[in-house]
Amino acid sequence: MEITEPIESKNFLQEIIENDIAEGKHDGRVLTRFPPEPNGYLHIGHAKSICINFGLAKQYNGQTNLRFDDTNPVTEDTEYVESIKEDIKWLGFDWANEYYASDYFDTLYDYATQLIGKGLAYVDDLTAEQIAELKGTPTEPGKNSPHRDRSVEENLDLFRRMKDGEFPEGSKVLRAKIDMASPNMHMRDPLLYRIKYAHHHRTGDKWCIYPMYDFAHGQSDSIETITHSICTLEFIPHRPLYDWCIEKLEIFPSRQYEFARLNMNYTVMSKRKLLQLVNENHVSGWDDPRMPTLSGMRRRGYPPKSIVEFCDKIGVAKRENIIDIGLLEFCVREDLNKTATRVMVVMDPVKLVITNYEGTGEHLSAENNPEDQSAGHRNISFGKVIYIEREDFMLDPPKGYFRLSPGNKVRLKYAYIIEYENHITDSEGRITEIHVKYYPDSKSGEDTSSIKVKTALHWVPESAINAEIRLYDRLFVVENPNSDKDTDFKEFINKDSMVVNTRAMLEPILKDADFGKSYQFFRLGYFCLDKDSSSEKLVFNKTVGLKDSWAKILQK
RNA sequence: UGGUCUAUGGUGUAACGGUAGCACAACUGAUUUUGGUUCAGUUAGUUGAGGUUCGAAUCCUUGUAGACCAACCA
Repeated sequence: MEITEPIESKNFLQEIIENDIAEGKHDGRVLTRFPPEPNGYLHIGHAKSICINFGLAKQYNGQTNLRFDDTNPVTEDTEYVESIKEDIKWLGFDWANEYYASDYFDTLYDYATQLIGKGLAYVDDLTAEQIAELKGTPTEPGKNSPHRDRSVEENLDLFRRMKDGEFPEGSKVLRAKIDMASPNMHMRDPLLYRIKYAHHHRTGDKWCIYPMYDFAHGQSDSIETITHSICTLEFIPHRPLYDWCIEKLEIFPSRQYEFARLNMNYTVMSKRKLLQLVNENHVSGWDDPRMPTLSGMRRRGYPPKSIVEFCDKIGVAKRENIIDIGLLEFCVREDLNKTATRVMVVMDPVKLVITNYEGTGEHLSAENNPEDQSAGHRNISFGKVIYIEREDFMLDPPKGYFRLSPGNKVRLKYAYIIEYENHITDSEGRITEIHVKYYPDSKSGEDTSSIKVKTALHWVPESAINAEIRLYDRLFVVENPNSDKDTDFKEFINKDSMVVNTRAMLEPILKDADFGKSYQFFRLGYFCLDKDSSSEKLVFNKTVGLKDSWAKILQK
């Protein structure tokens, strides 16, 4: 018999790197970087970038720097620096060096003067509006600024005085002298430096001029001798400028490569929009469990491994994509199924009385995880009165209903087989008690009754405890909240994205639930303890539900 | 409409001139003390039109569609 090895397919970045290594480029060295701007929290899209940058380096015996792209002091803050570092570590990655673009401000200033010296940059006095006007449009060439041909000496002097704070904010900029007629808008004398009298989170008030992205990012890559600078597709038009700066400055030739960013349905991914959700209180914060942020997913109970697995499954390519959020949920379930401790919780309890049960103090042994025998067993107290899920009993069930109904016996998980006898209703006809008889010889593990049942129901004993359970659904009701240009994305927010259940009854052992641990509420889904819990009140988050094929049958 | 990038099942992603494969989703069935898990199987795809070639998802020509580019943002 022939055994065929599964073929490991490579993505285009792996091919590029393998070619570079084969050609002996940079002596086969691989150094990548993850360059977040500290102006927001990391989301699942950043996780893709993190996995690519750190993953590639790991795969090819290289390293990855963490570099904060902090060139705009107005929007940046150390709060974000801390959260970003925490999230990367949580995903399981370690950076070789922690750098900041602001570490290079002196070098960058020097680079700028070099460019001026070569006649390749000039100080422009035009206003932002005038510059925009002369820039032309994608279909029309731009026009030269009247200040374009200042002498090297004058430019050097003006630029130094910009640095020294002699000019008001917005009055002057430094621009590269390239080509105002270029079909690439980014090559039409791009801005290199602007004046900002703003306090920087690292350099304080040392500087009043700050480099633009295009004059900081590539140069930072070069200073660190990054070999593969991997970014998203929208930076493709910046690449000629990236290369231009390296060429004119004659510095280390880092190379930029672009991949398609992650998009996911039923959510938004732009930092600006996420910030709006937070600031306008549509969610409780950056770590709201409904947010696509890593801190939100952590709080929701998504294991970091499942996020890394997800990033691996979605692949890397240059084509626009919208990933089904169901794939992420699949990865979460796949991990949690193997690791989560099983417990019983009844979300919508109804009293069940076992009329022929006369035992007292009986304890039943329950398996903690059928997927992992080493997880062991625990005891649950059983009695004449217990609670089951209201939807697990029907007087007049539809075809295909396996659960308790007149004439349809079921097993109580870890306990006995029961059979319906009677029920009690209140004045509105709502069932308040279900009376059943049980088969003493059907005890779980020692069943000699030879009764066949179709399913086992979860239940809780009378000693069950109370908690608040937060059930989450997708944050938006449409697949792409950005699709309609005339409608604000917030119009599509799912009003029922969080539903709070306070009447649930939980197996008593959950009063000792641990933070950071996942539980499978039997037949319901995966849950975890929320940070809002206190000694008086437990709060659980629903991470994700179990696949529910009965719900699917009912839909038909 | 100037430039750039991209088009493979419902969604992603492979196949580098030689059998269109994998994952998720969907659907069957088996197993099951979770209508979960697991297992077996099914459905379903190369953007249109030409061309080169014994042979094209792949190369060429030409359409079409989508994305990105005119912040003193990154």
